[in-house]
Amino acid sequence: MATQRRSPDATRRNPAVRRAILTAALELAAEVGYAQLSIEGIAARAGAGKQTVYRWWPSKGAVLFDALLMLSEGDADQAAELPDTGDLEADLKTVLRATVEELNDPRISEPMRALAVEMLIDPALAADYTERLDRPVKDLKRRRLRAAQAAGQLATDADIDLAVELIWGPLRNRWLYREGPLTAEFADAVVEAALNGLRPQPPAAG
Amino acid sequence: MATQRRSPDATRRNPAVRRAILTAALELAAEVGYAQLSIEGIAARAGAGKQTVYRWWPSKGAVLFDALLMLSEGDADQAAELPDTGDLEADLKTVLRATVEELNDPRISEPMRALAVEMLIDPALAADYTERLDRPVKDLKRRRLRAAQAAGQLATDADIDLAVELIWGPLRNRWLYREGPLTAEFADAVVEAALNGLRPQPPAAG
Amino acid sequence: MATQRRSPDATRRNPAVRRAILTAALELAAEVGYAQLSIEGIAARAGAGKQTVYRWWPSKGAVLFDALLMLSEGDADQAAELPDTGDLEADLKTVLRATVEELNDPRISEPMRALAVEMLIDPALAADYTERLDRPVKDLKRRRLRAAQAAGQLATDADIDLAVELIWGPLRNRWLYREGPLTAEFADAVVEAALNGLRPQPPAAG
Amino acid sequence: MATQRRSPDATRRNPAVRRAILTAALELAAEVGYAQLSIEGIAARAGAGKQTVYRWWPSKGAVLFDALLMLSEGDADQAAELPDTGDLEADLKTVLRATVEELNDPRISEPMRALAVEMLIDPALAADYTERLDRPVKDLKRRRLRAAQAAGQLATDADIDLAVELIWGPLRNRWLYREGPLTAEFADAVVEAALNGLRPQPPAAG
DNA sequence: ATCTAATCGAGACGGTACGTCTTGTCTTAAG
DNA sequence: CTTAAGACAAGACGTACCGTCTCGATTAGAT
Repeated sequence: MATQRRSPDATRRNPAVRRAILTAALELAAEVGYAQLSIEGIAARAGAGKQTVYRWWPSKGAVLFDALLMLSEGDADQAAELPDTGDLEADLKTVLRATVEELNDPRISEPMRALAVEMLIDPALAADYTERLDRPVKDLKRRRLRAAQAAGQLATDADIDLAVELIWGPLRNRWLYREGPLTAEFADAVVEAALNGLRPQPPAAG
Repeated sequence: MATQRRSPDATRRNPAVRRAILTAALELAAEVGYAQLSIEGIAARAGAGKQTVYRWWPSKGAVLFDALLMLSEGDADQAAELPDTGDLEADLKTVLRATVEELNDPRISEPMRALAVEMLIDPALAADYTERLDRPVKDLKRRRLRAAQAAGQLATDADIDLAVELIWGPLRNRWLYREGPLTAEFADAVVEAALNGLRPQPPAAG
Repeated sequence: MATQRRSPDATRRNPAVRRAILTAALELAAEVGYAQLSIEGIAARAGAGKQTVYRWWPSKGAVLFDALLMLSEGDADQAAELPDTGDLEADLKTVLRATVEELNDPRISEPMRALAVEMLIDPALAADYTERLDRPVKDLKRRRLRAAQAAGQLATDADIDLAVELIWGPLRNRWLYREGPLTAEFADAVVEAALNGLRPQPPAAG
Repeated sequence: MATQRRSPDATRRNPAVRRAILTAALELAAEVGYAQLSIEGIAARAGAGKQTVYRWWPSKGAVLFDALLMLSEGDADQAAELPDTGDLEADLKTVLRATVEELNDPRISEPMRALAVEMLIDPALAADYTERLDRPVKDLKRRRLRAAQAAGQLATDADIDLAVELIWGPLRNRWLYREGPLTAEFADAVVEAALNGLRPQPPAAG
């Protein structure tokens, strides 16, 4: 009979243990890949008991998720907004080039791919991720695109969500599916193609 | 690791057993999801010995892959080419709407998502998939777009691979990440946006 | 990679589980015989995980060995010495008749035969058995025979180990090889023959 | 009883294959021990198909049994009778010393121990063995002892079977249980003790 | 200054699935 | 037919982790 699991008291939580577990998770994810990653192994490497992991996280995906959050919280310089110099194309290229940098860092990239995989499997984790990481970032993107719309740099009838997908999707896919190298040139080409479309361009009107 | 086993003699292979295993894999993938799918379970449902599965496939992902191939080989009417009526936009909408249909069928969709996940984890499987399923289809897409280019319906300097990504990527992502319903309207909107780009359209010149 | 298997902490061991496993082993050994006995089956019948068996015993023979030890430890009345009434022949007959009783009880006899077989195969097990079960008993036998020697009931130049073999060996063999029924009469006959030898007896002097 | 399979036609049997299988069985038994011996391995080493082994023998014990028979049939000089010089004690020592020689040869000893083990497990095999190997030899022993009885060298009321056990048992046990080295001295001591008994000997009457 | 309630490391436990091994039957192809 | 070769169903092997539970030993807040 399931004894009423008293929800753990977060105030008593030992932050050193938390850090040790998250660090171990990141390292192991990078070393052995997500499939071979195990809670047993994380606890062992962190010098923690298994129950300590299970007390605070429901799955190995959740551990990894928090680990990535810990990483990104290190960035105190997280922009509250995407840059807006008035030149949409230039701003987007700046942002995508920065993303390219990040995804080329295996310490971030490998655990992140692992997490992406887990989200495809675990809907609860996906919802959590969407809520806490994806949505805030997506809101930034939407805000920047709406500003561009207001400034006449984007079609007034453009579907903003679809626009986000056209601009950021190709980069994510090339990364996730390892379909090719992530370069600044690719980032630029995507921005240009998404903004201009694929049809022949009419001669610039003056 | 895997010592080079004497490669099994495929001519002796029992096709009925092969079919039973692939069918069992498809059914179980649809029923319990990829995570709970096990070679143990596949063998049991197929009435096969575990060794028979391990003899012919290196992983559960590989089984599922062959199972999907078996499904698609049932389609004798597989187009050797994408439709080309001369109207690129209409043709693309036709193709994407058909894809939408397919992805809304859980018997195809669920095992396919499972396979997509496994490919992210297993590079060998990903390479096999790319070689045998993805590349042929992608070649069809490229060929159709090059024809459009020749017909002046696509910019002469367009990167064909990037174009494929812009057109087909959003649909794949919405499906894989369950980011929203897959509808014919969405398919149409993607085609239009990809072809026209996101910038305000200049007044049609005549 | 093989992490050094830390020897399990015996203090944490659950005695109820231990008993369940040993009991299951005894029952199965009696039911299906040693060859068909499997660790898988023992764990299943005991309602225990396989790992729990493997954690504490290296082989099915070792399980059975402990099971028999458990049985014999139930005998709180285990004699610290063989009986010594001063009449060697009578005492030996008493002891061998008791052994006959025991070997005719299939609950003891069947697992014991199974263990005997395994010892022939597994030298480590044989050494363990000799150390923990056979030697103590053999020492009792030796002690009783030496007392008889001192009392002039045994030849002073008799090889005690050989004497043990002559007295107890025939019973063990008839049991192990199923060469005939184990009866009190047989026990008596063995004792007499071993003590008197096979040659014609000279007329009793006085 | 094994369902009566259509008994294979022994006249068509290929004797070279038979020899190859029996030789392989002997070699493997000596090399890896009985536990690790497998029909799979025997067939492989003999360059034979598994079915060929299964067609002619019901178990690996049966193969080994025939293999040992093949060995002993090589001895064309098999005595039809045990030596009878009129001196029982001397004759028995001769016979037991010869047995000691044989048991010290690992090419004979190892497969024989393996067979002994299997007989403990497999009653059908034990019956077959008793019928074809043990009984003929035991009859020789009995015959020699009865002759001694008639010659007044053995007590007239001695149980012949028990006598056989007292004389030959200790050697077999020391061998089977590896309880000590097999030497001519041990053989002699056994014969003397069995014949004379363990009690103090009365002074020889003239 | 104790008491109490939680965390924490440790690891036993019942399980599931793994990937390998052998068994004994069956099929194929060559002789 | 016999034979070598080997696919096949079945199931035991021993291993890795799973997620739950229990055990002392620290802690740290509340008395």
